Amino acid sequence: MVIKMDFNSDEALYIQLRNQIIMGIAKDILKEGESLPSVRQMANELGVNMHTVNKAYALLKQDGYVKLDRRNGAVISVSLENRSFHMETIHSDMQMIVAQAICKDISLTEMQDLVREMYAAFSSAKI
Amino acid sequence: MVIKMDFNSDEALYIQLRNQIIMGIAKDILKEGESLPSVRQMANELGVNMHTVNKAYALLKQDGYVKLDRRNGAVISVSLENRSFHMETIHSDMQMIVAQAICKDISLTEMQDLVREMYAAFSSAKI
DNA sequence: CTTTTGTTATATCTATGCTATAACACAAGT
DNA sequence: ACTTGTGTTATAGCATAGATATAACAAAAG
Repeated sequence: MVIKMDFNSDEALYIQLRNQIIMGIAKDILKEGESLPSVRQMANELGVNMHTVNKAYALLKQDGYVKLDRRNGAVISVSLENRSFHMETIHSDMQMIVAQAICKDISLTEMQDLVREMYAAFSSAKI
Repeated sequence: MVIKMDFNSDEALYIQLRNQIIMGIAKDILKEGESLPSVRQMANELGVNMHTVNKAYALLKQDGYVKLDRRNGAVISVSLENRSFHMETIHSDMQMIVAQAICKDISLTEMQDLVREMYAAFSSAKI
């Protein structure tokens, strides 16, 4: 999977990496059971320090996107536990987006269309 | 309008303040033309430094939620210009939420229902 | 003339992000 | 046995951002 860092972004590098991996899973480019490059290898590929990658991997593990073991490194393994916890996170994130949308006169229909298009976009990326 | 800071949050204080004001506008608790407390007064009420409030106000001005003038302080004034710019921001924010939702097996219908409920929640807050 | 407004400028402290180097325990391959 | 490659942890240094504290300015209102 192709991952590119934006060193001029205000977003932290480990957050960028985490987000791109999550999007890779959503697009099914990163499939269940697949291994990610080791922290050192990924760091080398991205031109980033090992600890930055390690921080991203640890975050992905914590949020239930990968499992880490010494044999195979970081393996894609999405956990469907703590669903209510993730719903809460999504809830509060979505709340700010909707608040901005309402202020800027973006209709409910527009937002639902946007969500539908995004689901379609992620699905169409699947082979 | 009641605003409370969470000093234990990992979210910056000026971001918290900005977000709560945007939600206040979305709920129509803060109405068009209404004045916000001055930076010094708001800072005093929240137990926060003046510059922290100033930063939030400047951000709200930049994003077209308030207008600032010397007579009346910060006045709620939502600009509907730069709509495409705001759509882009919402687009990229939404993309990460949807990616997480897909990974965690949350359906399109569930997400659209969530958006609908939020629109309803903000509207019901209006008097 | 005083007060209050937003605004700007410094300075200081703390926390975070990123890097660098090093070491550890464990598993796999040779 | 030995080496290599995992994740993991620890420590240190550097740069930036967040928050605070003082201070001052120009403009508007009373």
